Parts: sequence; C-alpha cells; structure tokens
Amino acid sequence: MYEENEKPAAVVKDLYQQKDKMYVATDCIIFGFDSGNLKLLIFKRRVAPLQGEWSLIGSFLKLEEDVSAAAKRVLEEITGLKDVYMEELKVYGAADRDPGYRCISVGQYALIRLNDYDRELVKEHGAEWHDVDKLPTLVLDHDLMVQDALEKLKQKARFKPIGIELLPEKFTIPQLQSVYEAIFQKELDARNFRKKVLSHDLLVKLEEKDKLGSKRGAFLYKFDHRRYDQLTRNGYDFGIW
Amino acid sequence: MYEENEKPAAVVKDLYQQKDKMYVATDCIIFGFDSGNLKLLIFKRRVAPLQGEWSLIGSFLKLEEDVSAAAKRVLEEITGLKDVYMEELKVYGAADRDPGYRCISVGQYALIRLNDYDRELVKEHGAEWHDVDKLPTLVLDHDLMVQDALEKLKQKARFKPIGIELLPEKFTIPQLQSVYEAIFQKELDARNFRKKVLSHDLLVKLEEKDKLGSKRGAFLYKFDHRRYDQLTRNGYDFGIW
DNA sequence: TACATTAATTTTTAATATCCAAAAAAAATG
DNA sequence: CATTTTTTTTGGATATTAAAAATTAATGTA
Repeated sequence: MYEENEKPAAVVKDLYQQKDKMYVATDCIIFGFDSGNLKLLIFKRRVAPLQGEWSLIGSFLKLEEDVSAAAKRVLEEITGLKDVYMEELKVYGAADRDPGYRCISVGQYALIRLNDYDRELVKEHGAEWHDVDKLPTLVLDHDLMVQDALEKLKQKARFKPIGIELLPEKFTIPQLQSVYEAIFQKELDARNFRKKVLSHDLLVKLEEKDKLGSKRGAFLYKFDHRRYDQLTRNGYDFGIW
Repeated sequence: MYEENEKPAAVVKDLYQQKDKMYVATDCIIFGFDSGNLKLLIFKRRVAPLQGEWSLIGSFLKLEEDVSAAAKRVLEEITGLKDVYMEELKVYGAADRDPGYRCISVGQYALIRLNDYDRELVKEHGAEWHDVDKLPTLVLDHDLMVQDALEKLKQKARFKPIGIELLPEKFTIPQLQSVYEAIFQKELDARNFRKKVLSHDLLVKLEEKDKLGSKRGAFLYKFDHRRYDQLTRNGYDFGIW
C-alpha cells in the first residue's frame, strides 16, 4: 500500500508499530477492460511489512495535498495517465484495519483505457493486470475495497454512461455491450441494448468500421460529451444511461 | 466543528496554525422531518476559531476509534440517540479546507425521528433545528456538505425506503408522501404514490387511524423490517422503493 | 344537514420496457 | 465463384408500469 518513497519519516524508525499517530492514506481500485473481462491493476509489495503480498496501489496523503490529488498522483506514477475517470468509493476507517499503523484509507476507484497506459512504468512498479474474478488475496481490507468498488460500479453504471471510460474513444456497440455485461455480470439482449443506448442520441455514428472484432465489421461510434453535459445540467435521468 | 473537550492536546498550544500534522475529523449532517419540511441540526460554535458561527456538529477522530463510531458518538452526545440511521457521505479532503488545521473530514449523514431526541441535551449544546431551505451560512465547507447530503438523500431515496427513518414507527401514507416530497423537492401524485409503496407489501396496515392530520383520518402503517431484509438479501430492486 | 376536506379505490389511458427472429454484410473455405 | 460461417443490424407484438381521471367514503365544521 505504501510506496517506499512516500513513507512518512516516522515509518522508517519503527516499521511495525505507529499507533500513536493518525495517518491518512488512499488506495486506488484501478479497473480496466479487455476481451470481455474487467481487470484490476495490483502489485506485489516490495517492502515490509507484508512484503511480497498482493496489494492495491496506494500512498500516504501528503500534508499539503488534496485527497483527490493523492489518488491522481498515485495513478500517474504507476500508469503515466492523467485525466482519468476517478471517484471516491468509501472511507476505510476501522481502528484495527492496519496492524502497523493507525491509518484510515480513502478508497478511490478509477476506470482506465487499456490502450493508453504506459506499459514500461507499470512493469517498473511490479504492477500487473488481473481478471477481477481471478484475483489473489490482497493485503489488509483491500479485498473488501474491491468488492465494494465492483458493487458501486454496478450501481453507477445504471445511471451514468461510465462504460465508455473503459473503451477507446471510438468503439462499437457490441464492444460497449460487452463492457456492460462485464460490469453487470449478466448477458444483455443485443437488440434492446442497442435500442436503449442509441435512444438518448449520445452516440455519434462514424463512417469507419471496426474490422478487428468480427468478420462483418461493426460501425464505430463516439460519445457526445457536449450533449451529455447539456442533458445532465437539465437534470436528465437515465435508466442504464 | 470541534467540541471543546475533544480537541487534540496540540490544539490548545496554538489555536490557529496546526498545519504540520494530519488531523481526521467527522462532521454529521443530521436530518429531521417536521410538518412538511426537512430540518437540519446545527449549532453555534462556542469556541474560537470561528466562534459564534453556525456549524455542523462534528468531532476529531480519536486514535483508537472507528470512523463510523466517531459519528455515532457525536450523535449520541448531542441527541441522546443510539441506533440511528447513518451513512457515509463523502470525504472532504482539500488541503486548504480548514485555515487552522490540516484536517480531512468524513461527512456522515443521519436521519432522526424528531419525536425521539433528547431536547435538553440538544439545548445544552446550543444546537437547533433549521429548515434546510432556510439555513444560515455555515463554517468552512459545511454548506457544501449539506448540499451533497441533500443530493445523496435524493439518490438514495429512489432505491431504499429511507423515508421511514424520518417518521415515527407508526405513520400514514400521506405523511410518508410528504417526506418524499420534501426529499425530492417536488409534488407527487397521491394515487400513484399509494399504489407504489403498497405494492411491495412492506407496509403493514394497522387498525388505528391518525386523526390529527385530517378530518377523515388516515390509517396508520408500520414498516415490515423483516420482510424488507428478506427481499434485499435476495437482491430485490426497488424503483422509488 | 349540507358542505368542505382529505383518504382511499377503481378504471382508463398513455408511456415504457421487454421479448423475440429474420435479413444483410463480409470473410473464410473448398 | 458458390457455399458456409460469423456477426451486425433492424422492427413489431406484447407485457409491464406509470399517469390521469373519475368515484366513493369518512369525518368535522358551518
């Protein structure tokens, strides 16, 4: 959870018992999507305690740093990405959640486009993408964080078009459907899905086709952010979009 | 925000600049409901800084205390109530949110039955109920917290029957409608409302009538918590209940 | 005892979501 | 180049839910 270079000075003195001081950390639940599966970016801790165990990627909060900025910093350090969709999940504040520190952690989840990230950086940090349904056990309460994030993702996806955050700028309807099937963990009817997502006029059909995903090829679309902003300003209400 | 007796020792030394240390606090957005209006419990700070200004009720987090426990503690100290509906709202973590401290605050909102609370205690603490649409300006980012809480309440009320948390155990359908109208900030159709809330078989009709609210009198109902638990365990999904 | 007020039920209508199958386009195969 | 295979794409009938209107019931008050 704590990157070596971000540990508070006190940590260096006594690694295992810093219970006399309040620490604040943030942990990132970083989702990606590839070939039908939701993926999570995790890494093997390289420092004690809990060295070698799988963990979410996080950091202590710096004194002069906004909580949301801390998550963005972590994300950029690991993936090289700025301007990522990111949202607060929940505070993990049990007094005994971390045996080493009295530390509360702000869970924040992010949605990443798997084409964009910096593969070198990720490798350097020992981070890896894992299918969310084949995750190893994570340290501390990180398993719980992941469960909570998946649940929140389901809820959120019903009313906000966050699925597009996991796809490249141009995408096909079948690809989008595949994202939602992964989030909701169930199959959707292709006809109804297409009808619904197109009904809001939020997808702009392009000339090009994507020929990689299938033989026939499907038309590419892009998301009309401008129109979306207009609609939401007027309190528009989506049901699965 | 900080009750006198809960200030960390350091606060006493220099009241206005404790930026070298991370503090964690919680602030409670406490809602009640009376005669058609949502109410908020706030108080006038009796200690510097910001003495005399209106504020949410909060406290610093103790070292050995869960975050959720801190909010419960605050709530009991002020209202005498335990077992109150309470949920995390959001973390307020801007580095400059508090001019005196480097302090992040966990906003937590609570729903109170206005009959139950301890009026003496509330008065002792200088706390008062105010209509949410006639609030004075609050300290720090507390205005934002209230806005966020109202928004969250709207969202939540669409899928969870939290309206009942604001009413006594026995209540009438028109009363319940009135609660939802206050939350959603719009009028609802009485016929459709009744049909919808009764459709889930979550309200148990009683023999008695409430004669205070109208001439004819309306039947009292109570909420069937057992059935609700069953339904939600099986992943039942309400749309406005 | 007529009148006003609110509660409660029933019916009708409109809107929305759900269900289902067949045709068209392109590539792969022989 | 005819045939098969795969995947995209499209529409209409049906069920479900929400909105609106009209009606009846109970009670207090003028």
